[in-house]
Amino acid sequence: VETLTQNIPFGILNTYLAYLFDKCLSKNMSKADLTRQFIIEKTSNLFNKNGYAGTSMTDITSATGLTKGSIYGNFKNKEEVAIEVFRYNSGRLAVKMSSAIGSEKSAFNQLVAFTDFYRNNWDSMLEKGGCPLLNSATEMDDALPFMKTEVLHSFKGLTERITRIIEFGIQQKEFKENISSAAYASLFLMLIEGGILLAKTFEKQDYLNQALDRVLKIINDEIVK
Amino acid sequence: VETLTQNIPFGILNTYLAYLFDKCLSKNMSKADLTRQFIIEKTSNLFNKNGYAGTSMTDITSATGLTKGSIYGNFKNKEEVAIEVFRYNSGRLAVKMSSAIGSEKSAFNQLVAFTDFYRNNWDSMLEKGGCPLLNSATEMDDALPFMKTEVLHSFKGLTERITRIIEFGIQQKEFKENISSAAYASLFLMLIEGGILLAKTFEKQDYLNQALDRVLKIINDEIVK
DNA sequence: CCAAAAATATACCGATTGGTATTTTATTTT
DNA sequence: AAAATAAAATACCAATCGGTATATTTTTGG
Repeated sequence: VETLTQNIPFGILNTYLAYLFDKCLSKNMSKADLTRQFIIEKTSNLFNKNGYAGTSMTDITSATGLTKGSIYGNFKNKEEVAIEVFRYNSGRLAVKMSSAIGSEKSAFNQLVAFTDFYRNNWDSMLEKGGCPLLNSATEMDDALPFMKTEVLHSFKGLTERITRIIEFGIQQKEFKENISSAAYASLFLMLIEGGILLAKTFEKQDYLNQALDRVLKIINDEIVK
Repeated sequence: VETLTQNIPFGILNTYLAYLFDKCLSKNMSKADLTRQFIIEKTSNLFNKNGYAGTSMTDITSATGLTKGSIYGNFKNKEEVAIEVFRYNSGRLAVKMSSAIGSEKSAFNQLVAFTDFYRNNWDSMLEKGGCPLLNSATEMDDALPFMKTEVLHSFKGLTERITRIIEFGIQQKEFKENISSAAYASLFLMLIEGGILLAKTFEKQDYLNQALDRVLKIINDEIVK
């Protein structure tokens, strides 16, 4: 309650106020960390939609309602904002996916939950600008070397996550023994990312659903005992 | 031969000279069209690698050796260059694919040639910045509406091309009758674009090859009679 | 409540952005 | 070869780029 007496930039009063209610009172973050997080979340869609080159510092100030001095007081430069935003976007994806998969006991149901995750969150993902891994990996060509490590790490995390589920299924005698879990994990990722690409391009979720159905078919035909 | 007496900007003499030899003497293009085409080809990799926002007019001038005045004498603005470059990149892809597929008689062999096309041209595609459809479709979010139509048209052309091959196979009694050729076409495209994404990200062609092998497996298991 | 410290806003920087008017150069036509 | 036309180079524009020094405000510690 005490926090609310502090001065808040007028233009963003409402959002910032709500933000403080949500986070500050519950966790013990410093105000610096809070503002930093505020900037990251408010610009997360910007970077995911328009890319690094397509997002300007002015875009960031108007999205946050803060001034340039404030942004540079919390971040070293634009690159650092972009990196933190990517970490936030991919991290949120991972967390949401974990909570979707986590409740399932069997490896099979975990894989089904994995596909359902994309199926159920497509609208949400679309309005955020699509899959951050796909978007960042595509822009991260020879340019943006500072981003390469992040994207790679994120991709590896996702494939390893699926790989472990399959390995768990093998271990539990749910799945066949002589299959390459890593190969299936990357295959699923390709299908889904390709499905996301077409779904976004043609503005039809059907394409993503088709990819997800194919993943399920492969699971049933080739992985399940 | 007469053409060679004309003055050529010094900095690009060699490339331009070779260019004139190749094209001007064979086809009957005006010099304006020739320079226009020269600009497009010299900047094609730029746009594909760095995207629209990541490519500046200065990048274009230094890639062509021409001045800004010359660029704007041949193009209305940066958007027009980007559109023409995308048309060139996707068009070249389509032409090369056609010549790879065209020589095959049976629908099955045409599909195999289709996958082989990606397999054999990966290095070339990679050094050009990857698949222009994937790259442009990803950057073309809410931003770049002028590009949307182009990318969509290009994607449709590719899927229709594969669809027709499958339909041809059905008609020739090579393939099963009750299959959705359009669905398989989009499925193949998803797999391949996803494979390209992972191959580029991890810098390993294996991922693309895996996707292509899966396409072939689907053809053999589900399409061929 | 007051001083020290931290965070934010203001005002500015040189460089670069996309784009244009004008001049120079080159090509074509007569 | 001269005149008319087309194209390319030069020089410039306002606006915006990412970034910073400084002043002001706000929070914190005593």
